[in-house]
Amino acid sequence: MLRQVAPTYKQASLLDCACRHLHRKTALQQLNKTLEVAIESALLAAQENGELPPFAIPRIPVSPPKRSAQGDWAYPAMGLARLAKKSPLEIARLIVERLPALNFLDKLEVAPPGFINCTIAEDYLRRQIDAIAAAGVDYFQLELGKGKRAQVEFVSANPSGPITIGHTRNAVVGDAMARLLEAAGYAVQREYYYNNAGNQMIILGKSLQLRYLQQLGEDAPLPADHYQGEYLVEVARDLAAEHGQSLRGASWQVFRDAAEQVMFGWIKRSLSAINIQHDAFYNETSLFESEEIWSVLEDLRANGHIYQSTHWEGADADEIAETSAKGYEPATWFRSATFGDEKDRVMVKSDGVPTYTLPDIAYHRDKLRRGFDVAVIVLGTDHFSQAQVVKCGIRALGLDPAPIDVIFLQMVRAVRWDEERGEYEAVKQSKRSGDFDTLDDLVAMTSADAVRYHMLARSPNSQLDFDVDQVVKQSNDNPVYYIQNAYVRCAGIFREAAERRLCDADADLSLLGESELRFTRKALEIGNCIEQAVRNYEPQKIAFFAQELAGVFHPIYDQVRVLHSEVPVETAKARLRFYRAAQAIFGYLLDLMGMSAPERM
RNA sequence: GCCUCUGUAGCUCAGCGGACAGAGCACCGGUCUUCUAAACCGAUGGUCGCAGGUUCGAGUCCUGCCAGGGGCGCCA
Repeated sequence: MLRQVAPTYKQASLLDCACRHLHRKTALQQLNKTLEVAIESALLAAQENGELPPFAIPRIPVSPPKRSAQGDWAYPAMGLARLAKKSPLEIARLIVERLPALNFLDKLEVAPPGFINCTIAEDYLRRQIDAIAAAGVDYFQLELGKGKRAQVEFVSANPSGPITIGHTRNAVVGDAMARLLEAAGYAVQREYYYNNAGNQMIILGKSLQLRYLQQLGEDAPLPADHYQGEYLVEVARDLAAEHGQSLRGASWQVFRDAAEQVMFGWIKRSLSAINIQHDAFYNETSLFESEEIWSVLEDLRANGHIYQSTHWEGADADEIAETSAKGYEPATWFRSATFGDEKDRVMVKSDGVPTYTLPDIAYHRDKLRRGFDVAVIVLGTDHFSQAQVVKCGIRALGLDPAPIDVIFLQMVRAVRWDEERGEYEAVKQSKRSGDFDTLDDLVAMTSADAVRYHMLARSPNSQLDFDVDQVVKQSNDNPVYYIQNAYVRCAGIFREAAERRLCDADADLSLLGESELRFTRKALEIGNCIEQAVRNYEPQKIAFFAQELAGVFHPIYDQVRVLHSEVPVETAKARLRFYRAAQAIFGYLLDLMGMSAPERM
């Protein structure tokens, strides 16, 4: 009976697993997981012995207690009381008795109402300082996504103008997500998808054409629905300078293609200024050229999800009246409501031109066919409905959309303090009205590092007011510099140490104090932080973590001196080894956020 | 109307169902003859929007309200 619930081979495999973790030397260990596995096997052993009744053991994570005096992790045995029909304290004691030996643990304490408080062995921490100092960033490599392929599709702005502040947040979050996936062991592709087949690009081409004609002195007024931005005047001026009058009779397609080319040059340059590069650019037009969109439509039709009508099948009398008032001929509809959408959607308009949804579905089918284990898409919440429709389309094609996950970003605005009105005022960012802040503007006013940090350090589903003036004005109290300064301070120590010919070659780490070990404890949480960021799509976690770790570092730097007349040489060597590890850690964190790690500030 | 996000210190925000709810800024008081003070130390500051519910235990999960933002095209 007992064996059915707790077969011994399971216990053995759990212990094997724990041992494998213990024997890894240079890769980042997630000690909490090893501990959880060990606790589970202790419970199984207690069940085996009849000290506990058989029951399926729930996964209860260990977590760091709020008070550090209570140890590094706490396991609340209260959660087992009902299942085990014993008091939490009693269960906790049983676990501690049966727990396999773990080399990273120092002491275990049972505390009411039923916590097991676990403390890391100081020796273990010292060994990690050595390992980090020796291995550098390799120490932190996780194997969560080993052998798996991930794609992050982000920015994906249509090439109709410069990168705006909204795209910037998308870019920063997407790139950080890609870096975190890489840190977790995935092979990552960064992709940029853009719609260049639709109406917006036609209008862009025509807008540029008119601006060009204006350059030639013609009276060519820009209709209200055209792109009003000054930037097209610049492009037109360049065209006129390069081609003179020769494009006077050229078609709007020529101008559209020219505009696309110029805009992409700008976009890539702007992104690369904040350390972002895509591996692949995928455009909507290619789906027309390959006839993929028609193949998708036929497959949907074959599955019985397509029909011709002037209105959708579930429309009520009001909706029918509304559509008939527009006088449409029949269009081609996708029965998306069958798959949970609130209404059916048009795939091919009555004029025979596909909506953007059809290529969008074709694009995602192609993405799935490319076989990624994870395909993350970063989108603004204004695409929420659209993403649902695409998922309906994927299911209607008989495919599983599971690998696709979307990070939805809430709105970001650039704001400035309005002195006269005494309140914040949004800087407008509509491309067609021509009044907006661009990524280039943001970088020029602050810095690439400041833009990256501030865009990252907020939950994707929170709105973000990017206070332009404050990021500049308060730069001295900025988390950006606070974190970078931790790295800079380490670099300063090594510059000076080299000068004085001090080296940490035969450092004795037993000379390190409590605060250096406290820093190391905190630093070892990086693995959990990355895992959580990857699993839950919360790239902002790494930004908060970096700031917290810098907050542990700076007081230590203040107290724990290396190159001071009163510090004995042996102690100085040990501390130097510690700062070597600390520098590697901050270098790694800054790189995860795509920020620079300056040697001086 | 439907969908969605947000509400925690004066401000900006952290907070994995666990023990006395945290940080930065602002304000107040200290610290540079020692690796750059973009730093450090100390003090003040809370009906976790409201009301129920689940639980041994809720800022955290569920329901309903209240307040604010965003989205709901044969546009892309």
